[in-house]
Amino acid sequence: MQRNWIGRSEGAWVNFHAEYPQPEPCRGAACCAHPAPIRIFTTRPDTLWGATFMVLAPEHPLVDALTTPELAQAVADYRFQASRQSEIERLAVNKDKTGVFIGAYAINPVNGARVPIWIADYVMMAYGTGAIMGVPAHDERDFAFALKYALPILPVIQRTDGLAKSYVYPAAVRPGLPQALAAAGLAFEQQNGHTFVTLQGLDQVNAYIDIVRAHLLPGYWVSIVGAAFAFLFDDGIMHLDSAESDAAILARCQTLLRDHGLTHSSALRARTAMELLWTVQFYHDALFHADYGEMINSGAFTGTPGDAAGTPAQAEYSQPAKKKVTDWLAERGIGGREVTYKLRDWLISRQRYWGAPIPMIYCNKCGIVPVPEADLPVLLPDDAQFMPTGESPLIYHEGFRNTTCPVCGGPARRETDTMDTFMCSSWYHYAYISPYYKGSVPWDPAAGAYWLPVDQYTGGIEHATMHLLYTRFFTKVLRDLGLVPFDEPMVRLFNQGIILGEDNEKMSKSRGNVVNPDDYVSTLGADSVRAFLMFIGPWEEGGSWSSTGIEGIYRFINRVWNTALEAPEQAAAAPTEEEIADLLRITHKTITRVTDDFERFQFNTALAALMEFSNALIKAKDTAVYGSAAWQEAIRTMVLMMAPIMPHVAEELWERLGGEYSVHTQAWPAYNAELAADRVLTLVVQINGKVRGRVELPADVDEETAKAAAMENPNVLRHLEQQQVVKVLYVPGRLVNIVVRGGGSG
RNA sequence: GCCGAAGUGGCGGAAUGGCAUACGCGGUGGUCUCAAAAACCACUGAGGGCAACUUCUUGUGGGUUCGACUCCCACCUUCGGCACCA
Repeated sequence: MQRNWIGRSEGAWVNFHAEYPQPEPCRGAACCAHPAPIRIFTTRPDTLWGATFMVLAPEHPLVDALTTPELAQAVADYRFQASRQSEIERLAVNKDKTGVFIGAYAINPVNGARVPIWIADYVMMAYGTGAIMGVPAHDERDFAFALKYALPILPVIQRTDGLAKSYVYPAAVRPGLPQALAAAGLAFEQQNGHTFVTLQGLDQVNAYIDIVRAHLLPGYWVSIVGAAFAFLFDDGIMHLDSAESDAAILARCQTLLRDHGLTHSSALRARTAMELLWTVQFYHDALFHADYGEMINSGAFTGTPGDAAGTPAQAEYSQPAKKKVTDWLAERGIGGREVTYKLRDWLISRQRYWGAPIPMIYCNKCGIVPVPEADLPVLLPDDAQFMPTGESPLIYHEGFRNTTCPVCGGPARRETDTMDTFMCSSWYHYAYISPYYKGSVPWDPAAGAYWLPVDQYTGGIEHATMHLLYTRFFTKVLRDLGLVPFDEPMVRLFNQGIILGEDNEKMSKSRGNVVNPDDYVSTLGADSVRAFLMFIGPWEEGGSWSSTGIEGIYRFINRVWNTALEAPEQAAAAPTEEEIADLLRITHKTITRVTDDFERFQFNTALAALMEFSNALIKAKDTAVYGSAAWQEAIRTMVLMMAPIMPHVAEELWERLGGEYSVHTQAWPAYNAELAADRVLTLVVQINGKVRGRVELPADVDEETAKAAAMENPNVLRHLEQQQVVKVLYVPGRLVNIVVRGGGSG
């Protein structure tokens, strides 16, 4: 997610020189903005030959200088509209592309083509250079824009799927076309005499061209799109490979339409060859693609392969065409490699009240002056007036705004923009180490060495991109400054899930499924609520609330209470050694399980282990072990392990059992592997992976004995009849798997 | 569209490549009670069988393996986040 947020894009910058509308005598670089080239960023330099227009963001600084006087008003109107649109946060999701021509032209540096310059709000000033080249044949947005505003669309990259399509008008050909297509093995469909052909690869395209030319009637044409863009006429083929051919094709087709008296055809309204093709619904998915294919119609670069098969996707400039063109641009000084990031620095300068003030002062005499360290921190005023102006209330707070210049003592004003709250939350964990530390560095280095980096971060997934991304950046800066010796602020991250309502939906007032924990705290106790939240499911996944589920936890707590405090009715005899060993075994097995689960944040299974332990204790209570030293250890261990989950009940039980205050400061129970070890184990016996029996054996059984015992199991023997044993596998402590092959009777 | 997480009984869920369904909820039967609730005990994936036992089952389809909920490939569905990013 963070990778996506940072949005690293590898591409190229390219300079386009503009023809300015009013060529004034220019006195050189220091004179004016006019000679500045328009710099664009693209991830597809290999499509440069297909750039048929340019688009600048409406706020682009060169717009004013480039706009012709006749279009100045239209441009100003559009810019005003665009600026209002960003205010309503671009509500429309897939809105129509809009834009206006500003009257100026730029020169495509690779082929000298003169391309119009537009402004459009689909280009954003904040990303890249705020200017793009429009390559409509290979960029979805540019395609939509060009189609709408009749800009030429020229394919310069071959499709990688080889798809080509052709539509044939019924009257355009003489009879026999379907038969000829079928004979050549070409795929097509017919509807009411209209023929829809789908081709694969250039060989099929060429075969198809021959067939069509043999059947085409004078005065008609047939088009092919996709792997090839060609228009077949009775006297030849025209390829859509330049702005000139675009115009020529369009003119010829429309003349033919008029000759046939089709004055109402939508094709007559088409302003480009591509728009003419767009009138055929069947063509829509073949007119545009963004593949890394071989370069076509690209001068000397035509034929350069696009994708390099077998190259790891992470490799820089792994597409040969992209690399070759970029290097060529760099050699000629008109472009070069560039990496761009989506992530914007919007932590500083926000026009709102909440956030740390930026400690800067504007003085008419001294310029921008930092607030002296002794006067830090600059605090927000308590009495700011919030008014519906859309601006920060700090602007209108005279007491805050007006100050004196720390350099000259004259009247000055404070910066009224603030920093985003992420600015503070990105490093508070460093500040918290020693909040009142006074020294030349931000925190006590000794305390930092002890506490940092943070061992465990717990938070919601909603912080995965913003907060966690910024805090990582802060830490990398602190590292570069030599303040911390590590790279990442937190050693381990854990996102807790969301607890849903009883109906498996997110809790919300409108759904009426909000659970108020206080209701349950007052009846079942805070420990029940806390424990149930931990028991619902994996901590990172959250889960659904259940009003009956929490009663199960309440019952569990009661059972433990009764087990620990109430004596059984019958007086106990002396326990056997085996009974004691059994109790100690389950005690120590539970210690490992619960300890491991806590370390992995698997609270639900830790609780399940405690429940199993409790069930075992309830059974043991009716035996002679009750009251023995092992029993005391088991009960105390139970209470100690409950403490993090049910702190109040655990404290109360601990005291009643004679423990020293507090249970929460006791050492965690120690695990003894010897006591936890099984004396007897149950081996599963499988035949070809299917369980056919179980054998109980001493824990220290050797492989041969185990295999032999497995083979003697009655049910196993039954399944071995008529079978040939191929192999016997032994997994110590777990199972024996007998691999057999069907024999005899079969 | 892109990124991320997840699909297992009636429900929430458990399982270092080795007994699928632990634990809890719900359900059924029982004990206690005049009765009910609570508590306690037993059973509880589906099909077949009197039973021993057996077949099927972890979203779908393939693969690796003696053995796959778990690993690999393709797909489907759900949820969360981002989205005109050139």
